Amino acid sequence: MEAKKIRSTFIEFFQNKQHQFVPSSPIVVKNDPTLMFTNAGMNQFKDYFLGNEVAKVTRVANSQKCLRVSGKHNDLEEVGVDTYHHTMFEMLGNWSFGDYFKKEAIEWAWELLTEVYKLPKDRLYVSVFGGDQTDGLDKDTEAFDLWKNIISEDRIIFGSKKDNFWEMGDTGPCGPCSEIHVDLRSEEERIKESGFDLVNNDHPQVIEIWNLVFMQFNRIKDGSLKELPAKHVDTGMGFERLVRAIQQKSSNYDTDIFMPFIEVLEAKSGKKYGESEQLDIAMRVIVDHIRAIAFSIADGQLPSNNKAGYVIRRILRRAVRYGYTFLGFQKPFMFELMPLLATNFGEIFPEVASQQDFIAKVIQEEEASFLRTLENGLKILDQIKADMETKSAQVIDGKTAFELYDTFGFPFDLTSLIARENGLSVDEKGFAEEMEKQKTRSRSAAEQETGDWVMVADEEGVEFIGYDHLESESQIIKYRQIKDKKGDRFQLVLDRTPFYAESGGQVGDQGWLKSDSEQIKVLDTKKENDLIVHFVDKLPADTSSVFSATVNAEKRRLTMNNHTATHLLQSALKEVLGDHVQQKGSLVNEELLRFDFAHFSKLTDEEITKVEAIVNTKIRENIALREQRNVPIEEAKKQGATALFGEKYGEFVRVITFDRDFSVELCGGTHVTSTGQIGLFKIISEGSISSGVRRIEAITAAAADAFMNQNLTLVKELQELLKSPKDLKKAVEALIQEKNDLKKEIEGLHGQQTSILKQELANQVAKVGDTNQLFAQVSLPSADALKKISFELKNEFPNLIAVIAAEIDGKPQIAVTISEELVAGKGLNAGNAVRELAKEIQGGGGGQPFFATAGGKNIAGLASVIQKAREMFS
RNA sequence: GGGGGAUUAGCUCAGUUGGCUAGAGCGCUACACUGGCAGUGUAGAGGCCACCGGUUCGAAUCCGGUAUUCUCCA
Repeated sequence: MEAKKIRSTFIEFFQNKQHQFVPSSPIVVKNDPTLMFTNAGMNQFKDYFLGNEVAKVTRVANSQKCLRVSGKHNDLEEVGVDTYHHTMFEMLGNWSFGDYFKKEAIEWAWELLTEVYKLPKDRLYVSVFGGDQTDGLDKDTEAFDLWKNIISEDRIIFGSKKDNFWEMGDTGPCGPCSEIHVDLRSEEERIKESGFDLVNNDHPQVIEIWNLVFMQFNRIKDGSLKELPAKHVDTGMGFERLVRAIQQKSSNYDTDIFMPFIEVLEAKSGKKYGESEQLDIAMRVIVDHIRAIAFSIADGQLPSNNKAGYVIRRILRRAVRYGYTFLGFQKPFMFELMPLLATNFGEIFPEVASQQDFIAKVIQEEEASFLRTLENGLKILDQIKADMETKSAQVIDGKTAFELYDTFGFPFDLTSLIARENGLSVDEKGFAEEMEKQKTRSRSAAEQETGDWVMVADEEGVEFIGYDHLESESQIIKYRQIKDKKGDRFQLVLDRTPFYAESGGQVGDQGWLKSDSEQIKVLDTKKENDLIVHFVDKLPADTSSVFSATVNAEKRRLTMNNHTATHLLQSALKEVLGDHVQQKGSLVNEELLRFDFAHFSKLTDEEITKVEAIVNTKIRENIALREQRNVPIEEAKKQGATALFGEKYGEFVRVITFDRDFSVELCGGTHVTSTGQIGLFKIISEGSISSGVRRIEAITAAAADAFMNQNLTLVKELQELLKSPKDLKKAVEALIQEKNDLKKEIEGLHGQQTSILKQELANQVAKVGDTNQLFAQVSLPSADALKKISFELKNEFPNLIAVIAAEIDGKPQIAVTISEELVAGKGLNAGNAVRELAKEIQGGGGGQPFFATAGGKNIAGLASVIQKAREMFS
């Protein structure tokens, strides 16, 4: 069975059991400070389990894009080394939110695996929770009895809390789980040793494929467990492993999910998969990583130098490094896998197909940039090797290797590889120590202490009323304290709030909480999953009182102007540039709007003017806002609403329309009631932030007015300065031209002056024995001229000894020139001479043996410098 | 958020304890050789050595700050 078929079979199977198919949520997580990437199928349903929200549909099935780069079983450096770990993988899952429980979950899982997928029953084992004393939990006999009905008892394993009790965190919903393991070893191996003993033992061929979690408890802060009122089922089956089991391969990479990619690499490198361990690892790394990178970029996370973007960059670089070292790819190559990826995954994940060109471009650019980094590192390493040779050292010290890595991004394993090739070694321990130091430093700088939530009121729901109101009567539900370097702050959650939490690029609201006795400033508002969190710097004295929550209306109004203008801008860009303009990020605050979008070339002045004109026309049309809340997402899409890749949308969405033929967007932000309020729109900058992504910054309303006025005033002032010429630009050009001409002329005159002076000095050169000598006191415009004259004289007279004492800009300066042949022949040294002479002008100096200068403070001493110089060289 | 590096001619880069008159290659301009092109030769233009401040007799070079950028860590 093909992978695609295996996936669709899973979904259809559960659809036939009244499950609704839910598309994968984005692989990149927003609005959750504890998570950068989706790391499990349950992420998008977290709120249901936490009880923050009630599920509208109680039976759901999905295939979730997940990414793991760290964790107990997922170290990035390990991926590709073995044959069954991945960075990006798909998690198939079926879910019950307070609907069916253990019986159905177990029976259906068995049915699907054995009846539909036809996995041989004698290769399957199951585990159930074996109880835990400290938690006072008995064996999960319920699950055991259910399994006993379908599988013989000797294939059921009682597992420990570690393996068979699932918890989301220190607190929250949790429960026992039951895993299904498959033994993929050969017949003869299976005879030698029972698969039963290898379950949960890190055997590469005896692996867990499906985990059925029965969420039935809530762990509260004191560590005890409470029965949940509604019980849930959360299952996760690693798609890649399932495919491997069904296709009977010994490695995930041998399945048709990865093989087509490996074949491309074979063709491109001229090397065969299976030839050597190193080669195989390299190919596995690349075909694994390309998926992680492409899916993340598709969901809007570009490679960058921090946070999630940095994780993507690291993954990409690891792949490039393997390709570079083991497959001989010295030029970008990963991006060429994109068409295949789009074909193979476009059906289930349309975002990679529709953005194929864009993703390829980003990857290519990122590859090229890393190859430059590598090349640069190689150069530095060459330098290091040369240095070591002169010192006949054998070991590259850890500090040097770390510097290469830390500062220049040169991978450590490449350093040690090259060292080995040159008969050298690297101090691995020293490197690790330096690394540890850096980590400690970073951690201590980022340290933040988050206190426990303190419950104030026993409220469930949190109501956002900010679309309609800027003020409300509110009560605090809970609060907690945050401590970091910047000091103490508090986070408050209100039962209802007019404060908009930062989202969709729009900044969070600021404002005040007022009670009868005090007034507290709200500094910022952010989302944590679906919770609206208010940031304040002090806690109210009485947290249980009723507050009037008031949004800073002025700031909100200006922000709304900019947000609506952003929508108009997006539509205008599509009109002018084409439909490939995809939003890649945005920032909307009270000062400006910033809009990043996919486009491959710089916008011309004409294009910018055109975009501005369209937006301003729409503003003047004074189009009324059409706001629809709770529109079914399918209905919204039918209206042609623009949705964002990488944005998580629920079943019901909010649609913002300004002229249904112009701008229809899915958006949770706040907007003006009619476009005329924006007044004026002005683009203030356009540039590139990374390959294939342009950024426009613009301002609106009073800020745009001020900007225009400022520029007009500037022009007016310039005009006045230049006595109102007909053509201002020409006048300035003429001015610059004139200035350059004059500058040249002055330079020429200075040159003449110095050459006249030089001539005079040349006449004063006297022959003393076999040397030519000159001792003179002059006045010069610059130190440069003094230098110039000295060198010219030196070229003119052989065996020259010249001491020129000059007054330059009111300061004394001495130049001593001695021809090279005298330096060599008679051991004269201008540097020594000038230091001695400088004493006369209370200064110091130095230089080379044939030319040296000195400056000082005592201008009256110049005469005695000459006196002393004559004595010195007589 | 924290650390480290880089910024020199249109481009790619040298410039080793502060002192060669700041260089190279490519590119550009002019001329010469050649039937033309490619090519070769000769000559030349092109530098606020990122910016601001400090130390020094003297700073591309040392120190502090700013900007931009690369890189590592969180």
